[in-house]
Amino acid sequence: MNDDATDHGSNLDAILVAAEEEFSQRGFDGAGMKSIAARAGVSQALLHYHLGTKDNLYSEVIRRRSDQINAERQALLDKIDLEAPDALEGVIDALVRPPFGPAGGGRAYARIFAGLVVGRERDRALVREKYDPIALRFVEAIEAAVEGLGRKGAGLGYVLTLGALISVIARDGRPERLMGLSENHLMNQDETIAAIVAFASGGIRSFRDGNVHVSEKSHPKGGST
Amino acid sequence: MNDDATDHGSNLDAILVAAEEEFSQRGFDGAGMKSIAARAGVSQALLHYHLGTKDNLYSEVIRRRSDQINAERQALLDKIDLEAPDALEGVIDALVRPPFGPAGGGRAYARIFAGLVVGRERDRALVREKYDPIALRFVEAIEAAVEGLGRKGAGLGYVLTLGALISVIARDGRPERLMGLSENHLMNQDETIAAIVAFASGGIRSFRDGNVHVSEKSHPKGGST
DNA sequence: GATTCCTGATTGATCGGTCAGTCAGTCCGG
DNA sequence: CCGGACTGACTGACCGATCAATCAGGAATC
Repeated sequence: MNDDATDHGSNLDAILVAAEEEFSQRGFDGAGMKSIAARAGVSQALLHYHLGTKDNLYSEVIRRRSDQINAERQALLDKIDLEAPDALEGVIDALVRPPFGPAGGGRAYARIFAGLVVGRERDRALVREKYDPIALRFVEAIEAAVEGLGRKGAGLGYVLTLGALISVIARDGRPERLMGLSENHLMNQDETIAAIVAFASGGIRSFRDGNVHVSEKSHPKGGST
Repeated sequence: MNDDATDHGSNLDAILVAAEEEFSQRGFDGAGMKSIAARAGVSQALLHYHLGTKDNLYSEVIRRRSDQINAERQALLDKIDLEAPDALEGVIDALVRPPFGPAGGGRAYARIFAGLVVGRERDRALVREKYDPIALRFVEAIEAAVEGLGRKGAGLGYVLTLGALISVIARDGRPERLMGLSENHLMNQDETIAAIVAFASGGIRSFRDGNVHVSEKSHPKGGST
């Protein structure tokens, strides 16, 4: 019946919201079905009725958000003129902005998202399934936006950019702590996004100057640089 | 089977090695004291005898590696002439190289290390305790190495650089997958380090050009696109 | 009355942690 | 050289708690 991302009157949505919070705060193994049920105000058995297993509940939580985030990413990416001189900045912005916005689901999913990137096998499979397809499109866009970059530089740039993104999306406090700012003087969202865009763009452009060598030619055993 | 650099007859070291592997593969909550004991070839009770609680075992595993990594980082940092034009590259290299080397303990600890950066409360406390002090020294070094960067740009640069680092340290396969490389053609260590250094240095230098605004004085311009 | 939604009660497994006690040395007075 | 006291390393058996998952059945809706 309902393959859509969001609700109808049932408790299903409340369960997914509660599960998102629980997984965010305690991780997959730390989360408890009982605890999620309590958060949602339903019985534990209802979780199994709707979602089956804990694994499937986790997948469903991630699917909802990744669908929204990737749709917004794709929409932003489609608007970019890859011939423009600041095309790279636009591509990076399209990549990093959606997770901060309403599609990203706020702080709760942000931490799950960050965990996915450095996660164990279960998370890896989910990333491959939910995020890799659009990741490849961004890699191609980065390659097209920067002359003389090449596929390897673009792929590497994508991965490093995503790492930079999660380092600020997952952690409250540490960036500000290291920057010497007071507790109640947090970076706002636009400033954060702008900083990541500048950092990643600058980093990727530096690859043009022959800084990235991924032993390309033939020999299976790479020589040291 | 597992001979580590530090070994003195007792089973304590075998326990720490086994725990490192277990935590790396399953995370803190996913790891089991029984499973760790089995890996180490000792009884579960011995873990509690030597280490007390699971929390303490975890801390001990991290302390061993962080001590080595940070000592090596500090040593490399001390050699750098901050007045040199490529001082920034040297600082970044000193920051990212040790986790890849023998002090980093190989793949096993690498994943734990990555998890720390995006981790939950327990991990946060460990990072504050074991990594923040030297992190501050690197922030200062970055600030000193790049003229006109400022403390905020340096702090932000540090955090984003660390994010970039963990994105490649934690994940096998995805970088190569997105770069269009075959499975058995992985990036080697020196190439990886060189790429991160180039990326981070380029990114941080781009902050000089007024790309980083952390609302303190004046008001930032809108950072969109 | 069939279908969907939902729950209380309960399952067996596994969790981290505890405890009494074994075993191999070591130290010491004689 | 002797034994007994003492210690640190180590184990098997076991604890209560908690885990995800199951199931029979109640309540509501069509």
